[in-house]
Amino acid sequence: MSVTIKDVAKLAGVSISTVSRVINNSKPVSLEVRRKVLEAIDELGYKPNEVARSLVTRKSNLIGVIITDIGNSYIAQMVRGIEEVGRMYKYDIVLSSSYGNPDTEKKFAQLLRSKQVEGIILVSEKNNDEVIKEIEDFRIPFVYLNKYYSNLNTPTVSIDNFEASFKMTKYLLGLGHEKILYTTAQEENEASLEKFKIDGYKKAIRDNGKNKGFLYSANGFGIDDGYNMGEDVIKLVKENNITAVFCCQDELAIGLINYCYDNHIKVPEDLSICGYGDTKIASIYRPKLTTVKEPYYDIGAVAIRRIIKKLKDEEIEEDHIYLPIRIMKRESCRRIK
Amino acid sequence: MSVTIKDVAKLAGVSISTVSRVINNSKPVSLEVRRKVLEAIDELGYKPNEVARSLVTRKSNLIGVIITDIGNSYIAQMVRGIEEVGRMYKYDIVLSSSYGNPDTEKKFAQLLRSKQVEGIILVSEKNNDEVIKEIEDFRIPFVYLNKYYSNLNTPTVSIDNFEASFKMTKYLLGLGHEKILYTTAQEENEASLEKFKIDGYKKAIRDNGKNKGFLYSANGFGIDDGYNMGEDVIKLVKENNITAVFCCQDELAIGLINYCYDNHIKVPEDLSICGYGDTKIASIYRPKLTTVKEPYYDIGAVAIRRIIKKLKDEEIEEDHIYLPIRIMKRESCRRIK
DNA sequence: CTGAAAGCGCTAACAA
DNA sequence: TTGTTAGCGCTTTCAG
Repeated sequence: MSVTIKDVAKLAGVSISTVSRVINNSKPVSLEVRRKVLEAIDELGYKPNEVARSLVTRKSNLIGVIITDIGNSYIAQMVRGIEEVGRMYKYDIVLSSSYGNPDTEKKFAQLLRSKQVEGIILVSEKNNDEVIKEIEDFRIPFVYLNKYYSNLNTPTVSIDNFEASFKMTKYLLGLGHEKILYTTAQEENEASLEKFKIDGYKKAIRDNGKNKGFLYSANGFGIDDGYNMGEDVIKLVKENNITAVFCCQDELAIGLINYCYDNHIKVPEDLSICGYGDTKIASIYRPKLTTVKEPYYDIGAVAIRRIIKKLKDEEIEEDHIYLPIRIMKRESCRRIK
Repeated sequence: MSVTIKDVAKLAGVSISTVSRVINNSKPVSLEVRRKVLEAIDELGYKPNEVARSLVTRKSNLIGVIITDIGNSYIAQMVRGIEEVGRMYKYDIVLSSSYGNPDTEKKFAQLLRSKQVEGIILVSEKNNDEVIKEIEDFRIPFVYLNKYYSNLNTPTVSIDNFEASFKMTKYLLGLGHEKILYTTAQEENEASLEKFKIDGYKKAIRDNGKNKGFLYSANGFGIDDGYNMGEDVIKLVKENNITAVFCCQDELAIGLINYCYDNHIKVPEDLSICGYGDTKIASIYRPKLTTVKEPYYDIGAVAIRRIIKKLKDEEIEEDHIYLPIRIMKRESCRRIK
C-alpha cells in the first residue's frame, strides 16, 4: 500500500488540504507549516497519485500517439520529436501501433480517449477519413501526420512537396543531367502527395526547356519495390540515355541502388540516383544518398507543440504548417559534363 | 462535458451500480435491464472513464517503458515487441526517452510510478544500479534490458553472448578464415558483456588450434567508431594477413565497411567483415552484413510477457531468460580456400 | 437481481 | 493562513 496525502497530513499534523497546497503551491502556506509538510513528504517518500489528480483536474498530462509502426525509422524520428518536446511541457506519450489497419486506428483512438489523453497525434500511411472524423468528434487537439497522402481540413505539418521536388530536380539539372527519370508510386490516388511532387519535377524540367521528362510508376514505396523496379528502370535508362533517377522515396532509391549493386551498375559512376525523405539510412548507406530532407523530428516536434499550444489556449497559426526543406547533396549523384 | 455513468443510469432508469455491472459483467443483471442499459450506452456513446476506473481498481493498464532513444533501430524493435504483446493483454505503453542520462532515467521512473504504471521496462545502455534499486523499491514487476552490460540479480532477457560469439567465430573458421580479428570496445568495464563475447571468440580460436587470435579495442560501439578504427584495423590486417574481422556490434562493422569503401578495399573480396546484432540496416546494406541475430523484437516481447505474467500471478521462470540466436550468413563474409 | 452508500486519492470551493 | 467538505467517475460492499 503506497503512501497517500492522508499519511502526510497525519504525520505533519495538518489537514490534507494544506498538504495539497504545498505540493501544488496553489495557496499561501506559512513557512513553518510548509516546512513540516515538506519534511513529512520527504520522510514518507510521498509521491502524489497522478491518477487521482487527473480525475479531479481533468488533466491527464497524457498525449496519445497512434502510429503505423515504430519500426519505420522516419516514424521513430517523428516520435522522438513528439516525445522530446512533449517532455518539455510535462506531457507523457502513450504509444499505439496500428500497423496500418484503419479499424485498429479507430479502436486505439477510442481507447486513448477513454484514458483521458488530452490530445492525439495520428501518424498514418493511408487516408482514413472515418478515423479522422472520429477523433475530431472528441474535441481534443489533434494533428494528422501523413507523408504519403494529404487530407485537407485537418491540422497537419509537412513540407511543401511541390517545392521540394522542384528544387531537387533543379539540383540534378544543375549537375548537368539532362535526362532525368522520376519514379513515383500510387500517383493515381486522389489524395496522393505524388501529384505535387510530379508537378514540381515537371515544372523544373519544363523550365529547363531542353528535354521532356520520364516517368515510371513503381508498385509501392518500399525497398523491395525499388529493387523490383530495377529491371524496368534500367531498361528505360538505357533506351533513353537517362543519367539520373529521382526516386519519390529513399527506400525506392536504396532498393534501386541495391539492384544496381547486384547487377554491376555503379552508382553514381554509371547512373546518378537520388531519393526523398532523408531517412536515417540515407547517410549511412554507401554511396551516401543524395536526397530531400524531410525533417521528421521537427515534424513531430511541431505537431505536439501545436497540440500543447491549443491546450494552453495560445494562439495557433494556420492549420497546415509547412517546414523548410533541404537538399542533402551527397554521393549518389555526380556531376556530368 | 463528456457522458458519465450517471447519464447512462438516468437514461436507462436504473442505478449506476447496475450500469457498472453490465459494463463489467461483474454480477448478474436481468436480461431486460441489461438491454435497456446497453441501449442507453449506445445512444449516448458512453465510454467509461479509465482514469476513474483506475483510481478505484488500482489498475492503470499502463506499463512504463524507459528507453535511451527510439532513434536506435534495435530499441525501436524492442519497443515494437513490447507494444505488440502488451496490446494483446490490453496494456498501453507510456514511453520515456532518457537519452542515456541516469538522472533522467530515475526521474522518469518516479514519474511513471506516480502515473500508476503497473510495471516498468528499462532499456539502458549504461549500468545504473541506483535507478535499478529505485525501481525495485516500487515493488512492481520490472525487467531490465541492456545489450551492452549485464546486471546480475535483476530480471532480464538476452541471448547467451558467449555462445553467440563462439558460434560466429566457428562459422568464420569454417569458411576457411584462420586469422580472425575481433574488435571489441569498453571491454575493461566490469559489467561489460564483451567479456563473454571475447571468451566465446577465444574459445573457438583455441579449439581450432591453428592460430592465436587478434584483439582490437575501439573507442565505442557506433558507426563513427567503426569508421575511425579503420586505419588501425587495416594496418593490423595487413601486418598479420588477417582475412576476417568480427566486430562486436553491427554499427562498428558498418563503419568499418564504410571505411573500406572509401579506401577502395573491397568487402568481402579483400576482407571479410561480420557484425553482431542484426539491426535493421544489416540486411539492407550492401554488401549484406553477415551477423549474429539478437532477436530484439522477441526480447521486448518476452520482457513484457514476463511483466504481465507477474501481474497475473502466473508462474515465472528464472530471472534471466535466454533467447536463441542465429548466425545470419550473408554477403560480407566469403569463403576462402 | 437491484439500489444505496462508501470510498479510491486528490483538488477546490467555502468557511473560519 | 488553515480546516472542512463536496465532489471527480467509477467499483464494490452491504442490504434488501
